[in-house]
Amino acid sequence: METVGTAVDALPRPGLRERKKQRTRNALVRAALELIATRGYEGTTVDDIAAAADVSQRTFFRYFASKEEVAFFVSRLAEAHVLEAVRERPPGEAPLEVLRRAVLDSWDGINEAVERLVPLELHLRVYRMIESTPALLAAHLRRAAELEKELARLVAEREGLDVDGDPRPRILVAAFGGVIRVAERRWSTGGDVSVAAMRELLTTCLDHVGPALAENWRTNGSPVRRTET
Amino acid sequence: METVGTAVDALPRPGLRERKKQRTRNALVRAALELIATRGYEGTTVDDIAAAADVSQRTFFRYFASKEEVAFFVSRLAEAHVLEAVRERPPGEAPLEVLRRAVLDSWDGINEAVERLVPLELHLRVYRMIESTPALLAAHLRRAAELEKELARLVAEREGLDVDGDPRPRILVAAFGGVIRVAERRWSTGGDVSVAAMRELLTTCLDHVGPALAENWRTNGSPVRRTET
DNA sequence: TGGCAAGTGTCAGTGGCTGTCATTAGCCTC
DNA sequence: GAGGCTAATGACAGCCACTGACACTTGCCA
Repeated sequence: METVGTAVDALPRPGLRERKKQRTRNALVRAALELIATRGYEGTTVDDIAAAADVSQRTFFRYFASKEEVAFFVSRLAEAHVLEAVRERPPGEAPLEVLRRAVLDSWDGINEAVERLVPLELHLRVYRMIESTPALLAAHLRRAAELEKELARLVAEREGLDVDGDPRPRILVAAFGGVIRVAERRWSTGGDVSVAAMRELLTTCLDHVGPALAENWRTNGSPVRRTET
Repeated sequence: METVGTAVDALPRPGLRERKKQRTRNALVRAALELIATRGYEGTTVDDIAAAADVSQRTFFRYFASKEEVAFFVSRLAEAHVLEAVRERPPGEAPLEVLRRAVLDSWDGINEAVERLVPLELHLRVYRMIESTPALLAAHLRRAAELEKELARLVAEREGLDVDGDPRPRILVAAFGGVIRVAERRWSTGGDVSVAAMRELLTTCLDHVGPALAENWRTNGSPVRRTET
């Protein structure tokens, strides 16, 4: 078998078998997200999902290692985009700027890719479930931790540091990750769920990473609009 | 002093029933940690733990909501100590200093409390399992996230900020949490597992939180160790 | 001492997940 | 285009985490 999960080069025609698999996978994802969004994670059994996609439960587990995994299908897509964007940043750029630009620049592409799979509004509903379901939240954080680990590795590599010897890359990435999570949370709980709103949130929050570590906040002017370090 | 689990006034003496419960809970914890440390988390069934503690499986679940929970019994102890230490920091102290001092000052007390329950060496072995078992790692991160949420709340309160309106407390705490996790990881993988070594690690890592967010690391003299890959 | 409630064991059942095996269905060769 | 190969699937049995229900034991206290 040449390409396993994600499409790489579509030059050799997929073939019927491959297309069928893709269709089954998509059906499972869509069925799962729809069910989870409406009935909740715990309220949705794997049998439900399999039945909705018209396959056996056993087949579901041949496509996804766990019920969790299918819930994070969209998130995984986004992560892949961000990682790639980071890898393509020009050398010499400051670490925080690299992360910031990578996220902001890949944002539109991410949403496009997601929309091609499921309605963005559905993803939002699922995301709210993730945040409010302990088991999913835990998995989400573990995924985030893995992503941060890789980001720290990349940052350290760019800066010529040893990621295991110097704590600064990890700390920087941890702070960055905290910002992302704050933004995500606001997006999912806020009223405006548009893509533009999320971009706006991201930008605003990212602008605070630097100043947040400065001390004596109280002597600052406005809490949100602080300029320069 | 003698109440280990739930810290309330122990003035009215425990009573036989209560003491029996305490003994059962401790037996379960000890059996669980011992088994998990030796056979791994997935390699240990709840029936094993219950049998080792000489109770039924059903009784295990009356003491712990899940198999996970018993694995984090010690961690929960530590978290409670840190939170209390933070609450007792004098007002006016800078946020980062509050967190730093809270951790370092409560460190000895934590280890004393842990040692009263299980050998510290056993806890270390369990901690290594937590870090290397995906399911446990996820739970660990979720717990850490909850702790950070509370810490951010406390920091915001101290500084007179709105934790939902101002991202800085969360970002600061996220960076701090990142440091703690780096230190934990080094402690559990390093050679020196002593309490003093962990304190040393914590101190060193915490000293880097501030500088880590400064840019152009390359022009800095390196705070830890300059390595070339 | 007898009644009460807390603590426990047993049993049955649900749901996530896996191994096994027989069957179906693309694919490829001749 | 028939037949063999193998990937994909379904059906079934089984393990384990976890839960509800009910009966039984036991500390507690009037």
